[in-house]
Amino acid sequence: MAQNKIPQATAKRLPLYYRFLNNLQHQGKTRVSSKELSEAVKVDSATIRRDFSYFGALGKKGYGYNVEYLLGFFRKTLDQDELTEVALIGVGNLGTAFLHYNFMKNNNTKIQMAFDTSPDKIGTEIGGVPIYHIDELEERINGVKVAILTIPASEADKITERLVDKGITGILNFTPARITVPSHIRVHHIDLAVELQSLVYFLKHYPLDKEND
Amino acid sequence: MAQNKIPQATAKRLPLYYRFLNNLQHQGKTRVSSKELSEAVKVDSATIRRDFSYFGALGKKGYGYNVEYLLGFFRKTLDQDELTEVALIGVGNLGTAFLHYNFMKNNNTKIQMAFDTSPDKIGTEIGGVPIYHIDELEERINGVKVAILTIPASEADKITERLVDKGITGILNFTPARITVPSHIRVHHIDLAVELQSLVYFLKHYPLDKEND
DNA sequence: AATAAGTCGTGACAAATTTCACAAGTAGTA
DNA sequence: TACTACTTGTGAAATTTGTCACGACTTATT
Ligand SMILES: NC(=O)c1ccc[n+]([C@@H]2O[C@H](COP(=O)([O-])OP(=O)(O)OC[C@H]3O[C@@H](n4cnc5c(N)ncnc54)[C@H](O)[C@@H]3O)[C@@H](O)[C@H]2O)c1
Ligand SMILES: NC(=O)c1ccc[n+]([C@@H]2O[C@H](COP(=O)([O-])OP(=O)(O)OC[C@H]3O[C@@H](n4cnc5c(N)ncnc54)[C@H](O)[C@@H]3O)[C@@H](O)[C@H]2O)c1
Repeated sequence: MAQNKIPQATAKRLPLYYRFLNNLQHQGKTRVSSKELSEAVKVDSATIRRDFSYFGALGKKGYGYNVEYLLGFFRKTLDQDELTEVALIGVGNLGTAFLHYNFMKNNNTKIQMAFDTSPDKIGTEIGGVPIYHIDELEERINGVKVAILTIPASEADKITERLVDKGITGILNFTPARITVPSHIRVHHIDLAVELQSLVYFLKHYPLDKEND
Repeated sequence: MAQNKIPQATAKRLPLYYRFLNNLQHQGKTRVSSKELSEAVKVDSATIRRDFSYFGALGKKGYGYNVEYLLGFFRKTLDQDELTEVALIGVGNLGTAFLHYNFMKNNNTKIQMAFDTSPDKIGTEIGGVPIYHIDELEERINGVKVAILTIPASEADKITERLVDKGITGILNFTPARITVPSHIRVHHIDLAVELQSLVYFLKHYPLDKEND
Protein backbone atom coordinates (compact mmCIF):
# COMPACT_ATOMS: atom_id res chain seq x y z
CA MET A 1 0.00 0.00 0.00
CA ALA A 2 2.86 2.37 0.51
CA GLN A 3 5.81 3.82 -1.30
CA ASN A 4 7.67 3.85 1.92
CA LYS A 5 10.39 6.24 1.01
CA ILE A 6 8.34 9.38 1.34
CA PRO A 7 9.68 11.51 4.18
CA GLN A 8 7.19 12.49 6.83
CA ALA A 9 7.89 16.15 6.21
CA THR A 10 6.86 15.66 2.61
CA ALA A 11 3.75 13.70 3.52
CA LYS A 12 2.58 16.55 5.71
CA ARG A 13 2.78 18.96 2.83
CA LEU A 14 0.86 16.85 0.35
CA PRO A 15 -2.63 17.91 1.41
CA LEU A 16 -1.50 21.50 1.17
CA TYR A 17 -0.27 21.07 -2.37
CA TYR A 18 -3.45 19.31 -3.25
CA ARG A 19 -5.60 22.15 -2.06
CA PHE A 20 -3.67 24.80 -3.92
CA LEU A 21 -3.65 22.77 -7.10
CA ASN A 22 -7.39 22.60 -6.80
CA ASN A 23 -7.54 26.35 -6.46
CA LEU A 24 -5.42 26.73 -9.56
CA GLN A 25 -7.66 24.45 -11.52
CA HIS A 26 -10.72 26.41 -10.48
CA GLN A 27 -8.96 29.52 -11.68
CA GLY A 28 -8.62 27.83 -15.03
CA LYS A 29 -4.85 27.46 -14.96
CA THR A 30 -3.54 24.48 -16.91
CA ARG A 31 0.14 24.66 -15.99
CA VAL A 32 2.15 25.70 -13.01
CA SER A 33 5.84 25.89 -12.19
CA SER A 34 7.42 25.01 -8.88
CA LYS A 35 8.26 28.70 -8.57
CA GLU A 36 4.66 29.84 -8.85
CA LEU A 37 3.44 27.17 -6.52
CA SER A 38 6.17 28.12 -4.12
CA GLU A 39 4.87 31.65 -3.89
CA ALA A 40 1.36 30.42 -3.24
CA VAL A 41 2.08 27.84 -0.56
CA LYS A 42 5.18 29.52 0.89
CA VAL A 43 7.40 26.51 0.54
CA ASP A 44 10.78 26.74 -1.17
CA SER A 45 10.57 25.76 -4.82
CA ALA A 46 13.42 23.26 -4.54
CA THR A 47 11.58 21.61 -1.69
CA ILE A 48 8.48 21.34 -3.83
CA ARG A 49 10.39 19.79 -6.70
CA ARG A 50 12.05 17.39 -4.32
CA ASP A 51 8.72 16.48 -2.75
CA PHE A 52 7.15 15.77 -6.12
CA SER A 53 10.18 13.81 -7.27
CA TYR A 54 9.57 11.14 -4.63
CA PHE A 55 6.60 10.14 -6.72
CA GLY A 56 8.50 10.04 -9.99
CA ALA A 57 8.91 12.50 -12.80
CA LEU A 58 5.64 14.40 -12.72
CA GLY A 59 6.74 17.53 -14.50
CA LYS A 60 8.29 18.53 -17.76
CA LYS A 61 11.50 20.50 -18.07
CA GLY A 62 11.02 23.96 -19.42
CA TYR A 63 7.28 23.67 -18.96
CA GLY A 64 6.45 22.96 -15.37
CA TYR A 65 3.63 20.75 -14.18
CA ASN A 66 0.32 20.09 -15.82
CA VAL A 67 -2.26 21.05 -13.22
CA GLU A 68 -4.83 18.50 -14.21
CA TYR A 69 -2.36 15.66 -14.40
CA LEU A 70 -0.79 16.54 -11.08
CA LEU A 71 -4.16 16.89 -9.45
CA GLY A 72 -5.24 13.52 -10.77
CA PHE A 73 -2.09 12.01 -9.46
CA PHE A 74 -2.51 13.47 -6.00
CA ARG A 75 -6.12 12.54 -5.93
CA LYS A 76 -5.11 8.94 -6.18
CA THR A 77 -2.15 9.30 -3.87
CA LEU A 78 -4.17 11.01 -1.18
CA ASP A 79 -7.03 8.56 -1.65
CA GLN A 80 -9.44 11.33 -2.41
CA ASP A 81 -11.89 8.86 -3.83
CA GLU A 82 -12.09 6.75 -0.75
CA LEU A 83 -14.07 8.24 2.10
CA THR A 84 -12.65 8.03 5.61
CA GLU A 85 -15.30 8.15 8.29
CA VAL A 86 -14.56 10.17 11.36
CA ALA A 87 -16.18 10.35 14.78
CA LEU A 88 -16.05 13.47 16.91
CA ILE A 89 -16.02 13.10 20.67
CA GLY A 90 -17.09 16.12 22.70
CA VAL A 91 -19.54 18.59 21.21
CA GLY A 92 -18.46 21.68 23.14
CA ASN A 93 -17.16 24.95 21.80
CA LEU A 94 -14.49 23.48 19.63
CA GLY A 95 -16.39 20.36 18.65
CA THR A 96 -19.39 22.40 17.56
CA ALA A 97 -17.20 24.54 15.33
CA PHE A 98 -15.79 21.44 13.66
CA LEU A 99 -19.24 19.99 13.10
CA HIS A 100 -20.39 23.13 11.35
CA TYR A 101 -17.32 23.06 9.20
CA ASN A 102 -17.02 19.31 8.73
CA PHE A 103 -13.86 19.66 6.67
CA MET A 104 -16.06 19.63 3.64
CA LYS A 105 -14.00 21.28 0.99
CA ASN A 106 -12.88 18.69 -1.56
CA ASN A 107 -12.06 16.22 1.13
CA ASN A 108 -11.90 12.54 1.64
CA THR A 109 -13.00 12.73 5.24
CA LYS A 110 -16.41 13.10 6.79
CA ILE A 111 -17.48 13.40 10.39
CA GLN A 112 -20.11 10.72 10.50
CA MET A 113 -21.24 10.91 14.10
CA ALA A 114 -20.57 12.79 17.30
CA PHE A 115 -20.76 11.90 20.98
CA ASP A 116 -21.32 13.92 24.11
CA THR A 117 -22.75 13.58 27.61
CA SER A 118 -24.94 16.64 27.69
CA PRO A 119 -28.69 15.83 27.50
CA ASP A 120 -29.28 19.11 25.65
CA LYS A 121 -27.24 17.92 22.74
CA ILE A 122 -28.01 14.25 22.51
CA GLY A 123 -30.53 13.44 19.83
CA THR A 124 -29.89 16.68 17.96
CA GLU A 125 -27.85 17.24 14.84
CA ILE A 126 -25.25 19.82 13.94
CA GLY A 127 -24.33 20.29 10.33
CA GLY A 128 -26.15 17.10 9.54
CA VAL A 129 -24.14 15.05 12.00
CA PRO A 130 -26.13 13.16 14.64
CA ILE A 131 -25.06 13.48 18.26
CA TYR A 132 -25.27 10.38 20.43
CA HIS A 133 -24.66 9.72 24.09
CA ILE A 134 -21.15 8.61 24.85
CA ASP A 135 -22.58 5.44 26.37
CA GLU A 136 -23.55 4.40 22.87
CA LEU A 137 -20.00 4.76 21.61
CA GLU A 138 -19.28 1.05 21.42
CA GLU A 139 -22.43 0.13 19.57
CA ARG A 140 -22.34 2.93 17.01
CA ILE A 141 -18.72 3.52 16.14
CA ASN A 142 -18.12 0.33 14.20
CA GLY A 143 -16.12 0.87 11.07
CA VAL A 144 -14.99 4.34 12.00
CA LYS A 145 -11.21 4.48 11.99
CA VAL A 146 -10.45 8.06 12.98
CA ALA A 147 -11.58 10.07 15.98
CA ILE A 148 -11.34 13.75 16.82
CA LEU A 149 -11.05 14.43 20.54
CA THR A 150 -12.58 17.66 21.77
CA ILE A 151 -13.47 16.68 25.29
CA PRO A 152 -12.06 17.99 28.56
CA ALA A 153 -8.48 16.85 29.15
CA SER A 154 -9.54 14.88 32.22
CA GLU A 155 -11.67 12.57 30.08
CA ALA A 156 -9.05 12.00 27.42
CA ASP A 157 -7.39 8.87 28.70
CA LYS A 158 -10.62 7.10 29.53
CA ILE A 159 -12.20 7.79 26.17
CA THR A 160 -9.00 6.98 24.31
CA GLU A 161 -8.93 3.56 25.86
CA ARG A 162 -12.48 2.91 24.73
CA LEU A 163 -11.69 4.09 21.23
CA VAL A 164 -8.63 1.88 21.05
CA ASP A 165 -10.62 -1.10 22.23
CA LYS A 166 -13.07 -0.52 19.41
CA GLY A 167 -10.28 -0.58 16.85
CA ILE A 168 -9.72 3.07 16.06
CA THR A 169 -6.39 3.61 14.30
CA GLY A 170 -5.91 7.37 14.32
CA ILE A 171 -6.73 10.15 16.76
CA LEU A 172 -6.61 13.89 16.27
CA ASN A 173 -6.26 15.11 19.82
CA PHE A 174 -7.18 18.68 20.66
CA THR A 175 -7.04 18.24 24.41
CA PRO A 176 -3.94 19.37 26.26
CA ALA A 177 -3.54 15.83 27.61
CA ARG A 178 -0.83 13.69 26.07
CA ILE A 179 -2.66 10.45 25.67
CA THR A 180 -1.15 7.00 25.89
CA VAL A 181 -1.87 4.53 23.11
CA PRO A 182 -0.49 1.23 21.82
CA SER A 183 2.27 1.68 19.30
CA HIS A 184 0.18 0.79 16.26
CA ILE A 185 -2.13 3.74 16.79
CA ARG A 186 -1.28 7.14 15.46
CA VAL A 187 -2.01 10.27 17.42
CA HIS A 188 -1.58 13.80 16.18
CA HIS A 189 -1.67 16.39 18.89
CA ILE A 190 -2.91 19.85 18.08
CA ASP A 191 -2.28 21.93 21.10
CA LEU A 192 -3.71 25.34 20.46
CA ALA A 193 -2.53 26.91 23.69
CA VAL A 194 1.00 25.71 22.99
CA GLU A 195 0.83 27.12 19.49
CA LEU A 196 -0.08 30.54 20.79
CA GLN A 197 2.53 30.46 23.51
CA SER A 198 5.28 29.34 21.25
CA LEU A 199 4.40 32.06 18.76
CA VAL A 200 4.75 34.58 21.57
CA TYR A 201 8.04 33.02 22.63
CA PHE A 202 9.43 33.30 19.12
CA LEU A 203 8.39 36.92 18.89
CA LYS A 204 10.19 37.80 22.08
CA HIS A 205 13.31 35.73 21.68
CA TYR A 206 14.08 35.50 18.04
CA PRO A 207 15.59 38.14 15.78
CA LEU A 208 13.01 40.13 13.90
CA ASP A 209 14.39 39.52 10.46
CA LYS A 210 14.25 35.81 9.87
CA GLU A 211 12.04 33.81 7.62
CA ASN A 212 8.47 32.98 8.54
CA ASP A 213 7.52 29.37 8.68
CA MET B 1 16.72 39.60 25.03
CA ALA B 2 17.61 36.22 23.68
CA GLN B 3 19.85 33.25 24.27
CA ASN B 4 19.94 32.74 20.59
CA LYS B 5 21.24 29.25 20.51
CA ILE B 6 17.99 27.56 21.37
CA PRO B 7 16.82 25.40 18.46
CA GLN B 8 13.37 26.11 17.18
CA ALA B 9 12.29 22.54 17.82
CA THR B 10 13.21 23.02 21.46
CA ALA B 11 11.43 26.35 21.69
CA LYS B 12 8.23 24.77 20.47
CA ARG B 13 8.33 22.25 23.27
CA LEU B 14 8.91 24.71 26.07
CA PRO B 15 5.27 25.66 26.63
CA LEU B 16 4.47 21.97 26.77
CA TYR B 17 7.05 21.30 29.42
CA TYR B 18 5.84 24.28 31.34
CA ARG B 19 2.29 23.05 31.43
CA PHE B 20 3.21 19.58 32.60
CA LEU B 21 5.53 20.93 35.27
CA ASN B 22 2.63 22.97 36.51
CA ASN B 23 0.50 19.86 36.67
CA LEU B 24 3.19 18.08 38.65
CA GLN B 25 3.41 20.93 41.11
CA HIS B 26 -0.32 20.88 41.64
CA GLN B 27 -0.05 17.18 42.33
CA GLY B 28 2.42 18.05 45.06
CA LYS B 29 5.47 16.50 43.40
CA THR B 30 8.75 18.15 44.28
CA ARG B 31 11.10 16.28 41.99
CA VAL B 32 10.91 14.75 38.55
CA SER B 33 13.31 12.87 36.31
CA SER B 34 13.60 13.26 32.57
CA LYS B 35 12.28 9.73 32.35
CA GLU B 36 9.07 10.48 34.21
CA LEU B 37 8.53 13.69 32.31
CA SER B 38 9.14 11.81 29.10
CA GLU B 39 6.30 9.44 29.83
CA ALA B 40 3.98 12.33 30.55
CA VAL B 41 4.72 14.52 27.55
CA LYS B 42 5.66 11.72 25.14
CA VAL B 43 9.01 13.17 24.22
CA ASP B 44 12.16 11.08 24.41
CA SER B 45 13.98 11.58 27.70
CA ALA B 46 17.28 12.34 26.00
CA THR B 47 15.57 15.03 24.01
CA ILE B 48 14.20 16.53 27.20
CA ARG B 49 17.61 16.56 28.85
CA ARG B 50 19.11 18.08 25.75
CA ASP B 51 16.40 20.72 25.61
CA PHE B 52 16.92 21.68 29.24
CA SER B 53 20.67 21.72 28.83
CA TYR B 54 20.47 24.65 26.43
CA PHE B 55 19.54 26.73 29.44
CA GLY B 56 22.36 25.44 31.61
CA ALA B 57 22.59 22.73 34.21
CA LEU B 58 19.12 22.75 35.69
CA GLY B 59 19.13 19.29 37.18
CA LYS B 60 21.16 17.23 39.57
CA LYS B 61 22.68 13.88 38.75
CA GLY B 62 21.11 10.97 40.53
CA TYR B 63 18.22 13.18 41.63
CA GLY B 64 16.51 14.68 38.63
CA TYR B 65 15.00 18.12 38.49
CA ASN B 66 13.45 20.15 41.26
CA VAL B 67 9.95 20.93 40.05
CA GLU B 68 9.64 24.29 41.75
CA TYR B 69 13.03 25.47 40.61
CA LEU B 70 12.45 24.36 37.05
CA LEU B 71 9.03 25.93 37.00
CA GLY B 72 10.40 29.21 38.28
CA PHE B 73 13.05 29.09 35.63
CA PHE B 74 10.61 28.48 32.82
CA ARG B 75 8.26 31.10 34.13
CA LYS B 76 10.94 33.67 33.55
CA THR B 77 12.08 32.17 30.27
CA LEU B 78 8.59 32.04 28.85
CA ASP B 79 7.78 35.50 30.15
CA GLN B 80 4.85 34.23 32.12
CA ASP B 81 4.76 37.42 34.13
CA GLU B 82 4.40 39.68 31.15
CA LEU B 83 0.99 39.72 29.49
CA THR B 84 0.80 39.61 25.71
CA GLU B 85 -2.38 41.13 24.35
CA VAL B 86 -4.04 39.37 21.47
CA ALA B 87 -6.75 40.42 19.03
CA LEU B 88 -9.05 37.92 17.38
CA ILE B 89 -10.37 38.65 13.91
CA GLY B 90 -13.51 36.83 12.85
CA VAL B 91 -16.03 35.73 15.46
CA GLY B 92 -17.51 32.77 13.62
CA ASN B 93 -17.60 29.15 14.67
CA LEU B 94 -13.95 28.84 15.42
CA GLY B 95 -13.45 32.37 16.72
CA THR B 96 -16.33 31.98 19.15
CA ALA B 97 -14.82 28.79 20.53
CA PHE B 98 -11.53 30.57 21.13
CA LEU B 99 -13.22 33.48 22.86
CA HIS B 100 -14.97 31.15 25.26
CA TYR B 101 -11.72 29.43 25.98
CA ASN B 102 -9.43 32.45 25.86
CA PHE B 103 -6.35 30.37 26.51
CA MET B 104 -6.80 31.19 30.14
CA LYS B 105 -5.02 28.40 31.93
CA ASN B 106 -1.80 29.72 33.47
CA ASN B 107 -1.04 31.75 30.43
CA ASN B 108 0.70 34.90 29.50
CA THR B 109 -1.67 35.71 26.70
CA LYS B 110 -5.10 37.25 26.69
CA ILE B 111 -7.51 37.96 23.89
CA GLN B 112 -8.24 41.59 24.54
CA MET B 113 -10.66 42.40 21.73
CA ALA B 114 -12.35 40.81 18.77
CA PHE B 115 -13.54 42.08 15.40
CA ASP B 116 -16.23 40.99 13.00
CA THR B 117 -18.55 42.38 10.36
CA SER B 118 -21.81 40.84 11.51
CA PRO B 119 -24.21 43.38 13.09
CA ASP B 120 -25.56 40.65 15.39
CA LYS B 121 -22.22 40.34 17.08
CA ILE B 122 -20.91 43.85 17.18
CA GLY B 123 -21.36 45.51 20.53
CA THR B 124 -21.72 42.19 22.34
CA GLU B 125 -19.18 40.34 24.43
CA ILE B 126 -18.13 36.72 24.48
CA GLY B 127 -16.19 35.43 27.45
CA GLY B 128 -15.67 39.02 28.54
CA VAL B 129 -14.10 40.04 25.26
CA PRO B 130 -15.74 42.97 23.45
CA ILE B 131 -16.54 42.58 19.77
CA TYR B 132 -16.03 45.58 17.54
CA HIS B 133 -16.71 46.25 13.90
CA ILE B 134 -13.75 45.54 11.67
CA ASP B 135 -13.88 49.16 10.50
CA GLU B 136 -12.70 50.14 13.96
CA LEU B 137 -9.65 47.91 13.70
CA GLU B 138 -7.19 50.72 13.18
CA GLU B 139 -8.40 52.87 16.02
CA ARG B 140 -8.69 50.13 18.63
CA ILE B 141 -5.87 47.72 18.06
CA ASN B 142 -3.03 49.94 19.21
CA GLY B 143 -0.51 48.13 21.32
CA VAL B 144 -1.73 44.69 20.41
CA LYS B 145 1.11 42.69 18.91
CA VAL B 146 -0.48 39.35 18.11
CA ALA B 147 -3.56 38.51 16.06
CA ILE B 148 -5.54 35.33 15.60
CA LEU B 149 -7.16 35.02 12.19
CA THR B 150 -10.43 33.13 12.05
CA ILE B 151 -12.05 34.83 9.08
CA PRO B 152 -12.92 33.36 5.69
CA ALA B 153 -9.84 32.63 3.60
CA SER B 154 -10.90 35.19 1.01
CA GLU B 155 -10.53 37.99 3.56
CA ALA B 156 -7.16 36.88 4.86
CA ASP B 157 -4.84 38.89 2.66
CA LYS B 158 -6.76 42.12 3.00
CA ILE B 159 -6.99 41.93 6.77
CA THR B 160 -3.38 40.82 7.09
CA GLU B 161 -2.25 43.90 5.26
CA ARG B 162 -4.18 46.12 7.64
CA LEU B 163 -2.76 44.30 10.65
CA VAL B 164 0.75 44.64 9.32
CA ASP B 165 0.24 48.33 8.73
CA LYS B 166 -0.81 48.73 12.34
CA GLY B 167 2.38 47.12 13.55
CA ILE B 168 1.32 43.60 14.44
CA THR B 169 4.32 41.29 14.76
CA GLY B 170 2.81 37.83 14.99
CA ILE B 171 -0.18 36.12 13.41
CA LEU B 172 -1.76 32.79 14.23
CA ASN B 173 -3.52 31.97 11.00
CA PHE B 174 -6.35 29.44 11.00
CA THR B 175 -7.52 30.18 7.49
CA PRO B 176 -6.44 27.88 4.69
CA ALA B 177 -4.93 30.88 2.91
CA ARG B 178 -1.14 31.17 2.96
CA ILE B 179 -0.78 34.83 3.70
CA THR B 180 2.01 37.07 2.50
CA VAL B 181 3.80 39.22 5.04
CA PRO B 182 7.01 41.24 5.28
CA SER B 183 9.91 39.19 6.53
CA HIS B 184 9.98 40.66 10.02
CA ILE B 185 6.52 39.33 10.80
CA ARG B 186 6.02 35.84 12.06
CA VAL B 187 3.11 33.73 10.92
CA HIS B 188 2.18 30.34 12.28
CA HIS B 189 -0.28 28.46 10.15
CA ILE B 190 -2.62 26.02 11.78
CA ASP B 191 -4.38 24.27 9.03
CA LEU B 192 -6.93 21.96 10.55
CA ALA B 193 -8.09 20.39 7.32
CA VAL B 194 -4.50 19.58 6.41
CA GLU B 195 -3.92 18.07 9.82
CA LEU B 196 -6.84 15.73 9.40
CA GLN B 197 -5.88 14.80 5.87
CA SER B 198 -2.30 14.14 6.70
CA LEU B 199 -3.33 11.96 9.62
CA VAL B 200 -5.43 9.92 7.22
CA TYR B 201 -2.54 9.74 4.77
CA PHE B 202 -0.20 8.44 7.42
CA LEU B 203 -2.71 5.81 8.46
CA LYS B 204 -3.02 4.50 4.94
CA HIS B 205 0.57 4.68 3.83
CA TYR B 206 2.75 4.11 6.82
CA PRO B 207 3.50 0.84 8.55
CA LEU B 208 1.29 0.22 11.51
CA ASP B 209 4.02 -0.31 14.01
CA LYS B 210 5.96 2.87 14.18
CA GLU B 211 6.15 5.45 16.88
CA ASN B 212 3.46 8.09 17.32
CA ASP B 213 4.52 11.68 17.08
C1' DA C 1 17.45 25.92 -37.73
C1' DA C 2 19.44 28.24 -34.37
C1' DT C 3 19.07 30.69 -30.21
C1' DA C 4 17.25 32.22 -25.87
C1' DA C 5 14.58 31.62 -21.87
C1' DG C 6 12.51 28.70 -18.71
C1' DT C 7 12.12 24.69 -15.66
C1' DC C 8 12.68 20.06 -13.91
C1' DG C 9 15.09 16.39 -11.39
C1' DT C 10 18.82 15.45 -8.59
C1' DG C 11 23.74 14.89 -6.80
C1' DA C 12 26.03 16.97 -3.37
C1' DC C 13 26.11 19.60 0.45
C1' DA C 14 24.45 21.92 4.65
C1' DA C 15 21.67 22.43 8.56
C1' DA C 16 18.68 20.88 12.04
C1' DT C 17 17.14 17.48 15.03
C1' DT C 18 17.14 13.22 17.42
C1' DT C 19 19.20 9.41 19.62
C1' DC C 20 22.89 6.57 21.70
C1' DA C 21 25.64 5.62 25.33
C1' DC C 22 28.53 6.63 29.10
C1' DA C 23 31.55 9.25 32.49
C1' DA C 24 30.64 11.73 36.40
C1' DG C 25 28.21 12.84 40.06
C1' DT C 26 24.23 12.35 43.79
C1' DA C 27 21.13 10.05 47.01
C1' DG C 28 20.06 6.56 49.95
C1' DT C 29 21.32 2.77 52.88
C1' DA C 30 23.70 0.08 55.96
C1' DT D 1 32.65 4.65 55.01
C1' DA D 2 31.50 1.72 51.28
C1' DC D 3 28.30 0.20 48.21
C1' DT D 4 24.30 0.29 45.11
C1' DA D 5 21.04 2.44 42.28
C1' DC D 6 19.95 6.40 39.72
C1' DT D 7 20.13 10.28 36.70
C1' DT D 8 22.21 14.16 34.51
C1' DG D 9 24.73 16.47 30.77
C1' DT D 10 26.93 15.85 26.55
C1' DG D 11 30.31 14.17 22.96
C1' DA D 12 29.53 11.68 18.96
C1' DA D 13 26.84 9.36 15.63
C1' DA D 14 22.66 8.87 13.15
C1' DT D 15 18.74 10.53 10.98
C1' DT D 16 15.93 13.76 8.87
C1' DT D 17 15.12 17.79 6.42
C1' DG D 18 16.18 21.65 3.54
C1' DT D 19 18.96 24.14 -0.04
C1' DC D 20 22.22 24.99 -3.82
C1' DA D 21 23.39 24.75 -8.27
C1' DC D 22 23.57 22.73 -12.66
C1' DG D 23 23.01 19.37 -16.62
C1' DA D 24 19.44 18.13 -19.48
C1' DC D 25 15.52 18.94 -21.76
C1' DT D 26 11.26 21.87 -23.50
C1' DT D 27 9.13 25.68 -25.40
C1' DA D 28 9.02 29.84 -27.77
C1' DT D 29 10.93 33.06 -30.94
C1' DT D 30 13.32 34.75 -34.72
N1 LIG E 1 -12.12 25.99 22.85
C1 LIG E 1 -10.86 26.30 22.61
O1 LIG E 1 -10.57 27.34 22.07
C2 LIG E 1 -9.76 25.37 23.01
C3 LIG E 1 -8.44 25.78 22.86
C4 LIG E 1 -7.41 24.93 23.21
C5 LIG E 1 -7.69 23.68 23.71
N2 LIG E 1 -8.96 23.30 23.85
C6 LIG E 1 -9.23 21.97 24.39
O2 LIG E 1 -10.17 21.31 23.60
C7 LIG E 1 -11.02 20.54 24.42
C8 LIG E 1 -12.45 20.97 24.21
O3 LIG E 1 -12.56 22.35 24.44
P1 LIG E 1 -13.96 23.07 24.45
O4 LIG E 1 -13.70 24.50 24.60
O5 LIG E 1 -14.75 22.63 23.30
O6 LIG E 1 -14.58 22.51 25.81
P2 LIG E 1 -16.11 22.40 26.19
O7 LIG E 1 -16.18 22.23 27.65
O8 LIG E 1 -16.86 23.48 25.53
O9 LIG E 1 -16.54 21.04 25.49
C9 LIG E 1 -16.31 19.79 26.01
C10 LIG E 1 -17.50 18.94 25.61
O10 LIG E 1 -17.22 17.58 25.94
C11 LIG E 1 -18.37 17.02 26.53
N3 LIG E 1 -17.94 15.90 27.38
C12 LIG E 1 -17.48 15.93 28.64
N4 LIG E 1 -17.16 14.70 29.07
C13 LIG E 1 -17.43 13.88 28.05
C14 LIG E 1 -17.33 12.48 27.87
N5 LIG E 1 -16.85 11.69 28.83
N6 LIG E 1 -17.71 11.97 26.70
C15 LIG E 1 -18.18 12.75 25.72
N7 LIG E 1 -18.30 14.07 25.82
C16 LIG E 1 -17.93 14.63 26.98
C17 LIG E 1 -19.02 18.13 27.29
O11 LIG E 1 -20.39 17.88 27.46
C18 LIG E 1 -18.78 19.31 26.36
O12 LIG E 1 -19.82 19.46 25.44
C19 LIG E 1 -10.56 20.75 25.83
O13 LIG E 1 -9.71 19.71 26.21
C20 LIG E 1 -9.79 22.03 25.76
O14 LIG E 1 -8.78 22.09 26.71
C21 LIG E 1 -10.01 24.12 23.52
N1 LIG F 1 -14.64 25.87 11.82
C1 LIG F 1 -13.73 24.95 11.56
O1 LIG F 1 -13.81 23.85 12.06
C2 LIG F 1 -12.58 25.24 10.66
C3 LIG F 1 -11.72 24.21 10.32
C4 LIG F 1 -10.63 24.48 9.48
C5 LIG F 1 -10.45 25.76 9.01
N2 LIG F 1 -11.29 26.72 9.33
C6 LIG F 1 -11.04 28.07 8.81
O2 LIG F 1 -11.13 29.02 9.83
C7 LIG F 1 -11.73 30.19 9.34
C8 LIG F 1 -12.95 30.50 10.16
O3 LIG F 1 -13.83 29.40 10.14
P1 LIG F 1 -15.27 29.47 10.78
O4 LIG F 1 -15.85 28.13 10.69
O5 LIG F 1 -15.19 30.13 12.09
O6 LIG F 1 -16.01 30.41 9.73
P2 LIG F 1 -17.28 31.33 9.98
O7 LIG F 1 -17.85 31.66 8.67
O8 LIG F 1 -18.15 30.69 11.00
O9 LIG F 1 -16.66 32.61 10.64
C9 LIG F 1 -16.07 33.65 9.94
C10 LIG F 1 -16.42 34.94 10.66
O10 LIG F 1 -15.65 35.99 10.12
C11 LIG F 1 -16.49 37.13 9.96
N3 LIG F 1 -15.95 37.95 8.90
C12 LIG F 1 -16.12 37.83 7.56
N4 LIG F 1 -15.45 38.78 6.91
C13 LIG F 1 -14.82 39.52 7.86
C14 LIG F 1 -13.98 40.65 7.80
N5 LIG F 1 -13.60 41.19 6.66
N6 LIG F 1 -13.53 41.14 8.96
C15 LIG F 1 -13.90 40.59 10.15
N7 LIG F 1 -14.68 39.53 10.25
C16 LIG F 1 -15.14 39.00 9.11
C17 LIG F 1 -17.86 36.56 9.66
O11 LIG F 1 -18.86 37.50 10.03
C18 LIG F 1 -17.88 35.32 10.53
O12 LIG F 1 -18.38 35.62 11.81
C19 LIG F 1 -12.05 29.94 7.89
O13 LIG F 1 -11.02 30.46 7.10
C20 LIG F 1 -12.07 28.46 7.80
O14 LIG F 1 -11.70 28.01 6.53
C21 LIG F 1 -12.36 26.50 10.15
